[in-house]
Amino acid sequence: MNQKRELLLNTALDLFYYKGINSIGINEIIKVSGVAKKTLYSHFNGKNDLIMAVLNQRHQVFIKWLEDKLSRPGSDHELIDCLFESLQSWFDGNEQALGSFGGCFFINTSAEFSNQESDISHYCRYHKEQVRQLIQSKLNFKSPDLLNAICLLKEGAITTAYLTGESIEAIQSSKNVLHKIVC
Amino acid sequence: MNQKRELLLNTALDLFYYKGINSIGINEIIKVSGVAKKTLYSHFNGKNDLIMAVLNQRHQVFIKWLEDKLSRPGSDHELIDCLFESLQSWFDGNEQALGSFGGCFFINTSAEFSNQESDISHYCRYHKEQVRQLIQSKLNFKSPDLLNAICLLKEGAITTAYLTGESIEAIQSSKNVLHKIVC
DNA sequence: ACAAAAGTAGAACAACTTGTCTATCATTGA
DNA sequence: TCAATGATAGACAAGTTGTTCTACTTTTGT
Repeated sequence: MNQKRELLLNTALDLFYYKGINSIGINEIIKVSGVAKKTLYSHFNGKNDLIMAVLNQRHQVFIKWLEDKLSRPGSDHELIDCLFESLQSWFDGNEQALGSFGGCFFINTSAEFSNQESDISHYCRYHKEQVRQLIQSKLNFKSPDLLNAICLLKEGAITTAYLTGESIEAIQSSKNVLHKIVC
Repeated sequence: MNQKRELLLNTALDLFYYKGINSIGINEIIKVSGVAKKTLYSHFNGKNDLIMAVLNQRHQVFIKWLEDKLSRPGSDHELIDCLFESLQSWFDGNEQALGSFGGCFFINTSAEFSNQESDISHYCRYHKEQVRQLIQSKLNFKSPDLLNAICLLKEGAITTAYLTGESIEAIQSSKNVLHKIVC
């Protein structure tokens, strides 16, 4: 019973993430997953409901991945290196948990749904807040500038890597710059 | 003759930028602009052609705006302040040339068209390159780290401002951090 | 003044969208 | 064993999409 639900969730995430939510119809999801349309509508109230569930699924996976990555480092210097090297590894498609890189799912989704008051936009904002809080909790040097810089450079690196494909230089510069801020 | 073309272009840009390209159909564009459907298809080969023309239009406007903003400052410190204060002003909707803020049109568009080999994605990449080159040409201190940091923080600030709505803190931190890099 | 060009409104079309519904088959728990 | 549950394929309604086309009117250059 829940196997079908998970299958639908994973298939939808794959299709939505790599091809865009508006470009993927219900029919494609059921065709790729091999699940009947009626089964989909018995698990989800509609496409919007499915999108929300997919966002939640991705959020759980991403946060778990990030928590795991940031659990080891001790000093802030190590944390910064660890964070940006993990991002680099993600961009290069070497992070199994996240799948091959297709940008930030939440940024992409937010760009597709321009209505800032929709449930979807709200969830994208929530995700970014959670990521920020996670990074903050791992920092020893509690400086707003440092936290802001880390989050902005991270965001910039993700969108730049997605848009241009290149990222090594950006990651290295981010690390260099941030090391200068840590007292 | 060209009046209709420009009217279509400006109407399409407005609708595409604030509501997303995939969410806006040809019928909406002709309804809002008041131009006949056949006239649209006499000026543009199809929706894709219109999108490319709109991207080009926005690119011209944005580059001209940025060139104007960055023409005054002398030192790199002034350049950094000027750039990020201009961004802040854009986010706040105080830059007439750019209209009210709806994120970066090229990032948003790139997120909607996931096929990285399409004409549309290529143009988005081209725009970002041009912006980077413009900033580079204005910098006295030719440091790759400085240029990368400026571009990444700028990108991060735009997407963060679009997603969360807040930006003042991010802009201030960006300036603080960058001033530490300039020798 | 008049022919050519450029505009108009909107019908038609094929291909798609989400969502509902019918009818049949398989699994399973008591 | 047998009723209940869950899944299946696919037709269907109602709507939207991009695009083409016809028939008519306005603008424009000479």
